[in-house]
Amino acid sequence: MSDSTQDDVLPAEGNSKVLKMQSPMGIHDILPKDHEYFTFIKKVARHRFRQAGFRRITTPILEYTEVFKRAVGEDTDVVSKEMYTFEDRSGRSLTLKPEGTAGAVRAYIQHGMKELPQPVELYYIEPHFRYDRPQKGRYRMFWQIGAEIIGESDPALDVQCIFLVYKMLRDLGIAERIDLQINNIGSQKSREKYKEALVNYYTGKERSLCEDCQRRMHSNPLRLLDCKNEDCRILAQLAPKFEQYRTPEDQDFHRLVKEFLDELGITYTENPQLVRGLDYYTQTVFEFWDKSTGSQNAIGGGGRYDGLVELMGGPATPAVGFALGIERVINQMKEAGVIVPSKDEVHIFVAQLGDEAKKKCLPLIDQLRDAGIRTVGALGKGSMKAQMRLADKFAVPYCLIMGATEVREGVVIVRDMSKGQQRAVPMKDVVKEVTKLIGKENLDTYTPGEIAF
RNA sequence: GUGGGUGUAGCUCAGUUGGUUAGAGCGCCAGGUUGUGGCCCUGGAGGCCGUGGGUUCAAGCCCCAUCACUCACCCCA
Repeated sequence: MSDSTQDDVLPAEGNSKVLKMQSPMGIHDILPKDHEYFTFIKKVARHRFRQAGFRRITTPILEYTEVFKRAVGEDTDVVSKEMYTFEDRSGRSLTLKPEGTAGAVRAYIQHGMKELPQPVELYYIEPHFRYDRPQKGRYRMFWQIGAEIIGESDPALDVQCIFLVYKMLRDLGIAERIDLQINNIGSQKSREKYKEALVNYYTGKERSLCEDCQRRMHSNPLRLLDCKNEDCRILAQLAPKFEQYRTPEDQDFHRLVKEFLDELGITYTENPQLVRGLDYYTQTVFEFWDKSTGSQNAIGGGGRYDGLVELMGGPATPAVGFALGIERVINQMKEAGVIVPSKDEVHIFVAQLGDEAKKKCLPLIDQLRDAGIRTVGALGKGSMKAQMRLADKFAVPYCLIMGATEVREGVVIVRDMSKGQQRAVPMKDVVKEVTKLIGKENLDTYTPGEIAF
C-alpha cells in the first residue's frame, strides 16, 4: 500500500485531540437502560429452555474459518462477504462467528456428544458478527438466542423449536406482532434431484444469467432462484418448481409439522418462496416476520439441517434449530410499548454529615445491602441539600440521615420521601425497620442459583 | 457492495438574504443563612458549528472533498 489520501485524515502523533474515539461502525455499547431489556429477555429464554430440558453451551467467539465455510456454504452471502476473518500469528485463518449452528455442531462432534442420550438439546445466548452495512435492527455485532436439537429426526422436534420461540414471544408480549412463515425444502436426496433438474433447465441459458449466477449454477444452483437480477428472475419464474420433486416422505414430514402446529394452536403462513440464506437446511425452514414490515428484519428463523453433522465430519445425524435476534426482539418490545421491570431502582439513600457519621454509615450500608436492600450513599458529597437532591434523583422511597447528633444518640433518621415525614430509629433496629418498609418481597437477595449472566 | 437523509453543548434542537464576543430547553455543578429533596429563583461549567480545503473584506450558513451517523435495497438476527 502506498500513501493514500486517507492517511492525511489520520492524526499526527501528539495531535490526538483530532481523533474521535468511538466504537467501530455498526458496533454499539449496550447502555444500562437497554440492559434492562437484555436481562429480562435472557431470563425468559433461560427459563423456557430449562423447562424444556435444554442445556446451555457457549462455543468460542472465534472458530477456524473452515468451520463456517463448510457449514454455512461458500456461496452464501454470509460467508462470501459478511465474515470478520483474519489470521492469527501462526497464519491460521480465524473468523468471528457469524451464526451459532456451525460452532454448536462442531462442538457436538468434537466432544463425542453422540454418546449422550439423543437428541442432545443445547441453547446459547451469544454475540455474533457480520460485516454488513448497518441499519435499523441490523448491527455488525448482535446477540442471538439460539437452540439446537441434534440426534433425532421427527417433525415433532421441528415443532418443538417453533413452539419454544412462540412461548418466549408470548412471555415478551410481542407474539401477536409476529407472523410465522414456514416451508419445506425437502430432503437432501430430493434436493439433489431438484438441483439436477435446475442445472438441466439452465444449461444453454448461461448467457442470460448474471455473473454470480453463472458461477452459482455449478456451486449452488438453488441460489439462482432468489437472485434479484431482472433477467435471472425471469428465468427463475419458468424454472422447474421444487414441489414436483418433493418425495412422499417429504410431504408426510411437512404435513405432520403443520398438523402438530395446528394442535398447539400456532398459526402460520405457508411460503413456498422461503429459502434460507444458509446452505445447511433441509426439510422444514421457518422465519418469524414482523407482520407490519414483512420479510426484511425477521426477528428469528431456523429449520432442519439433517446433513450438517455428517458434512462436518461426524456421523450421519439429523438436527433442527433456531435463532432469535435479541436487538430485534427489543425493537419489537419497544414498538409494542412493553415495559420491562427494572431491577436497578435503589431502595435507600444514606445521607450523612461529618466524619463520625460517615464512619458509622459504612458498616450500616454494608448491612443494608447484605439484607437485600439496594442502598446508595453520597459518601463524597458535601452539603445536606446536595445529598437530598441526589436522593431525589435516585427516586428512593426512603432516606436515612445521620449527623453528629444522631451518632451521639445512637439513632438514625428514617425519612419517608413521598410523605416528607421522618423519625428517629435506634441504630440497632434500622436494618429490621427498613426491611419492613421496603417489603420482604422486594428485597434483592442473592441466591447462588441465579448468578448466570 | 448500491442509493437517500443528516452532522451546531451530555441530550433534543434554533441560528434570519454570508456580517460583531454562537443560542434555547432539558441535563450537570454550585448557591437561595443556622444539618433535609421535589416546585421556584440566581449563578456557573460545557461548543476548533464532524474534519480538510476553497470562494469572500467576512463562512455555522456558499462550493468541493472526506469522515461519521442514520434510513432503505441486497441478505439476514
